Amino acid sequence: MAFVADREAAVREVAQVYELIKLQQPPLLLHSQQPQPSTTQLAQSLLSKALRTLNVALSVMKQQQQPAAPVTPTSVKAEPHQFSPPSPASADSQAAIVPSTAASKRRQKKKKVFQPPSSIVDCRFQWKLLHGRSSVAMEGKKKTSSSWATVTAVPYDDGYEWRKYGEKKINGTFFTRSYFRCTYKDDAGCQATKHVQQMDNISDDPPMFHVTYNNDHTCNTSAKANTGRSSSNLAALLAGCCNMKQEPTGHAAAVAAAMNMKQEPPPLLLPPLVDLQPSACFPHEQIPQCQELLFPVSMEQQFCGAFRDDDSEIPSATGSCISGETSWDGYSGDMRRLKMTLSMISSVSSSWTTSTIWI
DNA sequence: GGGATTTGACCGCT
DNA sequence: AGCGGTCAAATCCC
Repeated sequence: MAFVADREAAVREVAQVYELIKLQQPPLLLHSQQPQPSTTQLAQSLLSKALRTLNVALSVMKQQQQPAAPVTPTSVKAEPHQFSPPSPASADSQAAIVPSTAASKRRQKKKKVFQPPSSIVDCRFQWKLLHGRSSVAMEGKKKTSSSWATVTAVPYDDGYEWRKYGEKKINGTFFTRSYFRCTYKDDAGCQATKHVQQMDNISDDPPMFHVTYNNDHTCNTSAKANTGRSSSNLAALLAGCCNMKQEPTGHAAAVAAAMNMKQEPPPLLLPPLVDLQPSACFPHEQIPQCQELLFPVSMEQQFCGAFRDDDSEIPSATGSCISGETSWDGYSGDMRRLKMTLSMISSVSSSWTTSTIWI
């Protein structure tokens, strides 16, 4: 119960800071406009990033507070540009899907289960955005199924059981792509598949993985694994994720760790804040069209980016990133509050490095 | 020995 | 023809 109270207080606090920045952004930028244009740019950039990150934090907090609103797969297919994650509840309505490939007839295999790494932690950040391409355009062969992609640095169990059925070197990529299908494809005719591709930016730490899901699960096997996880709250996230660090055991282990990613992200909340339009959320930017522009970057990176034109200095914490109060005279009180709030947020930022793209 | 993964071959699409 | 996705025999692992 205390958890809930603390969480709600945290949400209120972050929301207040968000509104605070929104309100004070214009006068602040006006103040710092004349003498030093670079300072103005810095302030602009910082405020923009602060708004976005607070928005993210609110979304995560709210997501932990409320169960996922059921969204039917129909909306995915009818309105591909609308954010609408599949859900186990919706899977029942699609149980009549019939395996269509001739090749599937040849297969007579027994049930096998992919064993996820023991370090799996269900902490995630889901990011939604519009995507200009349909699954048909992306996949070619998938003409009637929903498709969505996730970028993550955090391995966790997505509640489903997968069996790897292939691996391929894809043109223009450094790492191989691994292919997985639902373990219960044979038993339940579940057509869900996914493939995991480590992103080429080898300087990423931790490595990032692009996971593309195809087809909704119709096997109804996720409930057991998801029970308890979906109700996890921010406190649990704080307790469970802060120390989680991916084991650098090589590509194979990394891919294996990334394979069981959450497949049923609840919709992001806070409609006025996460409205996917060039609004206060992205006041100086277009809506990102590729995942690299969003996460994965830690909040520390987001806030520090504006200070790192030459990579000469990497602030060690979010707090230090916003320590330039000298040019923000008159806002020190509010900025102190913002700083405190962001410090709180940054404490869990390392685990909020997953984004989701619905296509 | 049974189950999971690997890997080369195959298939369909562009 | 090239590419991505899938199959299934071979191999690995517990």
